[in-house]
This record gives sequence, structure tokens and C-alpha cells, in this order.
Amino acid sequence: MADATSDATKSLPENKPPNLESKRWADEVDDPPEESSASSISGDKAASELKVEALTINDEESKINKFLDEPQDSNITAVTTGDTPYTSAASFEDLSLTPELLKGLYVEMKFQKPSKIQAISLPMILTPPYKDLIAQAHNGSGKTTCFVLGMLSRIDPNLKAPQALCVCPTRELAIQNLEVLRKMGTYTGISSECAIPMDSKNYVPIAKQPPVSAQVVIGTPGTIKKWMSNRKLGVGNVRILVFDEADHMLAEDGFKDDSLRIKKDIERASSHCQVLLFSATFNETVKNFVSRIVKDYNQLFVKKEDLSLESVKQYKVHCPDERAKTLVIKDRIFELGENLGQTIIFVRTRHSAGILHKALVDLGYAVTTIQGAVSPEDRDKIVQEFKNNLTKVLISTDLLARGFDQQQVNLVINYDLPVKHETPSEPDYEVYLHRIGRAGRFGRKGAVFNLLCGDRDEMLMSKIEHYFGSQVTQVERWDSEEEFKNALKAAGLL
DNA sequence: AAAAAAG
Repeated sequence: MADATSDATKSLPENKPPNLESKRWADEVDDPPEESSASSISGDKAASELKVEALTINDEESKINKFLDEPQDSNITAVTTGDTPYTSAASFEDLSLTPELLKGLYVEMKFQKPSKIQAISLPMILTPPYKDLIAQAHNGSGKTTCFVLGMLSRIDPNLKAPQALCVCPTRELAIQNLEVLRKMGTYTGISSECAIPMDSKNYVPIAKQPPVSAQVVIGTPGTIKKWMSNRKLGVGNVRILVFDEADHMLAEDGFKDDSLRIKKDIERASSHCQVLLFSATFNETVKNFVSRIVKDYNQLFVKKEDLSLESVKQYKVHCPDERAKTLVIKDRIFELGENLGQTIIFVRTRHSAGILHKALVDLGYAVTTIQGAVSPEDRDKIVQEFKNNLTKVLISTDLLARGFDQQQVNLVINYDLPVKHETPSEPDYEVYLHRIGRAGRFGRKGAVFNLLCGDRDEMLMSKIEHYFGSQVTQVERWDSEEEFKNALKAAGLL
């Protein structure tokens, strides 16, 4: 239920730990499955993880916009331009949302109050003149709700045409975001559609497809571009454009070209379109670039040292050879994992996904595997099964590294560490952070095991530790059941 | 053959 605080202009209450009743953050779609996970988001850990500092910088004069009583206790930095004062939203009532949308938040989503990123970003998103926004926040902290709410609340219900567009890096993320939007918008009557490649059995040639009349479109770059260029998706009324995983969507080796094309075409057709860029990571290069492509924007950033999730315990395991890695998964993860939630095992290539899959299946274990070469139908099916908790262990390439939200995942295995494509001796820090963020959704407890083999892996691991300034605990013996047990206990999972 | 999307 809502805690409709009248004290709206004052700061967020995180200097005192949230009490039991108001503990649930928005974006927590379902009830925590067990009492154990309820405790995992309670107490000082959750409170200390979301400290906020905000300052306002005007082009000429700068002034402090207080979101908090204790700014030193903070880790999200907000910079706003212009003289629009933004007041952090202590409750959803502070946001002038329609009754239908509020009902969706409380009844369907079962939210009680905004999470920190929501409290800060939503006023910036929803307040005229609807400035662009670059927003960084921790994995699992509720970014999706920010832009979904932004899209839903900017729709003119009487205009049956696309007005909000969201571009995502994967099919899975587009589907997931659309599901959130539909659930949140249950009572609004707003129509929505997914722009992703259709599966083969429903295939309709583009020329035979009717034009899109849905008010919200969420999809992947290729299909969105295709629909636009074939005049099936008119963007003349689009007033809000969202890039989810924006750093990747605008990276040179990501979807930069597609994203810029889409953005330009919309801006040509539509007079004023607000652009929102959301991600948990923005490396310096991308940050500089995205700052150039939006203008008169507000921004929220988190220092990289503050980005590791405190609730997710990270471990490294030295394995003598590749075979030992498989044995760790077989003898440790499967055995101990019985009592755990779900597990995602990340591998570097599609090929190694297949190898590992076969090895585990041959040993008699039930695993499923997802990677980009799998057909769309099978991808959808594998994700559905995993989301329905019918499968416990999922092997994946970096396809699922970003954004995938499954609260029961509390174990992540890095079978291979993520490396940069152009310089494989360098770890991909952003991907590492996104991968470990698949565990510990919304402050839940989780554990990550990095399986290392050889000097190269050691070096990659130490670079990662150094970069984030965070401790990765060593499991001394890869074949010690005792040590893995202790590790999981220390992570709060056993 | 890096993954992803998509042609």
C-alpha cells in the first residue's frame, strides 16, 4: 500500500532504515518467494546501498538541490541544468500520475514507494519541459520502472499512434520490458507492441503487415529500423524515446549506428522528443559520446567503485584445467545448488556454450542453453521455462548478461571471464558488472563464482578487482565441498 | 568465428 507522505518536498527517508511495512521497493514485481529473501532486502544493507547525493548545476549559477539530509552518505550524483527545481518523490502520489497508472503500480506491480533511482529520476522525466536524461543506477535497482512509467505517463490516450519508443539490445530484453509495461499499464488502456523479429511460423512479409497503431513500441534496433523504413512505423507523434542499456546501444562496437539512425529519423519527424538513456554502466568513452548526442539534459551517475552490489558476494576459484571447471559445476554447483534458487552460467562463445551443455547433459544433469544462434522460438521457450522456474540452471552467452530480470537467480557462474573483443587481454568491466547483476535483484543476496584457469585469467581477475576496488574472495581449493559451502553461507545463501 | 541484431 501507499505511504502517501505529505512531506513531499523534504528529503528521502533513507537516513533511517526503512521499516518493515515500507521496505519493498518498486520494481519488486512479485512477493519474495521465501522468508529468507524478505530478510535479504531488509536492514542496513539495503539502506546503505542506496545513498543519494544530488546537486544541481546551472549553466551560469549552480545551486544545490537537496535530495538528502546526509549527502556524504550518498552514491548517486545528479546534475541538472536550467532552473527547473526537481523534488525527489517520496511516494508515487508526488508524481501527478493518473489514477489508472497509480492503481497499476500498487495493485499489479505491488509497489509501495519509489526506489532511490525512481525517486530522483521520475520527477526529472515527468516534469515539463521534459528534458533529456542520462541515468545510471545499480543493477536491479529499478531502472525499468523509471522509463516505463515515463513512457506510459506521456501517452495521449486519444491519439492511437506510436508516441513512445524503446530500443533494447536483445529480443529477450524487449519482451521483458514490454511485459513490465503491460502489467504496469493494465488499467490505462494504452496499447503496445513488440518490434522484434517474428518467429518463422508466424512470419508475415513486411509489405503485408498493417501499420503499427500501438501507442508504445518496444523492440530491437533492426526490426524498428525495418518497420520505420517500410513506413509501417510512423514516428511523427513520438514524444519519448528510450534507450535501454544505453551505453551498449550507443557504443562503437554496439548498436551506435542503428541507434543514431533511429534517433535522427524520429527527430526529423517529431518536433519535440524527449530522449532517455538508462544503464548500470557508462564507461568514460561512452559517457563522453552520449553527452554529446543529447542536449540540455539532466544526468545521474554512480562512481564505478560504488557500483558493485554489496548483497552479491564474489568469489574466485582457481581451477587446474578446463575439465576442473566442469567438475566444479557438476560437484559443487549442482549438489549445493539444490537448496538454492536458480543459476546462470556465463560462457564466452556460442561454441563453448554448446560444449558445456553437452558435457553436463551427458553427466545426466538438466540444463538449458541460450545463445544467439538458437532460433527465436526456442529462445522464447527457454527463457519462459527459466522464468517459470521449470529449469534451474541456464547456460548463456552474454546475450543475457544485461537486463535479464529473474529474482530467483542467486548464483552466477563465470565459466569464462568477459574480455574485450579488440583486446582479449583486457577484461570487459561493464559486462562483468552486468553479469554479476543477474544475481541479487533488488538487494537480494547472491553469489558469483569466477572460474579461473591459467595466468591470463588471474590477470583478468585482478584487473577487475582493481577497477571496481572491490574484494573478490578466493576459494582456496576448487575441489573442496567444505569451502564452497562456507562461501555460500558467507553469501547468506545456505 | 566474440556476442548481439539483422540482412
